[in-house]
Amino acid sequence: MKKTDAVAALAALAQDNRLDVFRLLVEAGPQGMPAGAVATALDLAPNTLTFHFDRLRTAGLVTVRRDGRSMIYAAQFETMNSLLGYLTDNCCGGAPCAPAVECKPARKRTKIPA
Amino acid sequence: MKKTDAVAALAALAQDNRLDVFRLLVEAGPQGMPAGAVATALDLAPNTLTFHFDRLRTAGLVTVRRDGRSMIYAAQFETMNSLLGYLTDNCCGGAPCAPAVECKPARKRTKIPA
DNA sequence: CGGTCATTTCGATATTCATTGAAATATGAA
DNA sequence: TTCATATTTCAATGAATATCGAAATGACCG
Repeated sequence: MKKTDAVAALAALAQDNRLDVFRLLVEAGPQGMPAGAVATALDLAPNTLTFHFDRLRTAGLVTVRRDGRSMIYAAQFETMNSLLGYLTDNCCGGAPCAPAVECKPARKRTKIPA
Repeated sequence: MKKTDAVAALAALAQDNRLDVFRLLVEAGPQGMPAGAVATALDLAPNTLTFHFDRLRTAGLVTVRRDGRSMIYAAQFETMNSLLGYLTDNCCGGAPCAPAVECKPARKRTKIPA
């Protein structure tokens, strides 16, 4: 992971509502959940939520796919794992530290269809 | 870790220079390094660096101790680990994911003396 | 004490960011 | 086509942020 990407991901997560959104999606797992459900769960205005989704998506932390009139957002676990790895990179000069986390959902689904 | 703390830590890391500073300190390990050395290594103005150190310190990501006229900054690994844990918390509903990283430096030194 | 080094504080500035309200787009149903 | 639902776009506003220059503090040395 490049520094630019790490900063983008961190900035995307460094905001109350967005952190809530992301953690909700992490909890929801790879099948994700519709924007409206997130809006309801977190009590956010739909346009505000779109703004935050955009930032998360630009940072590569979530993906979208359309299902009817709903937009289904899902966490992108690979990016999250890369970020965690980046932060602990070469910890303590490389000597005595346990390395990277991994959150690896069992069933995978990386679709971005119409 | 509380949400407030997580946001603070993420915000502290979500900036080019600060991310560099933090990773430099992570690499330096628990004994830390003087502010001046960081300034030299990253080519930052000393006042700018103070600003960034302050944000990292407020977020609990670094500690300071004085050594003569130098200020020695060191990464606070516990906070980093808590943050990593917070991000992966209850991943995928708790089911099939490998849990939290840990960066545990061998020799510990949590001093904040005069 | 006077001088110097290391770091911090202060004030100003330009930029970025989150939120809101109103209007637009897209899908699906009658 | 007309209506309703789901989400996005746009423009405006107030708040927070990073950086800079100049000056101040604190610590050590003669």
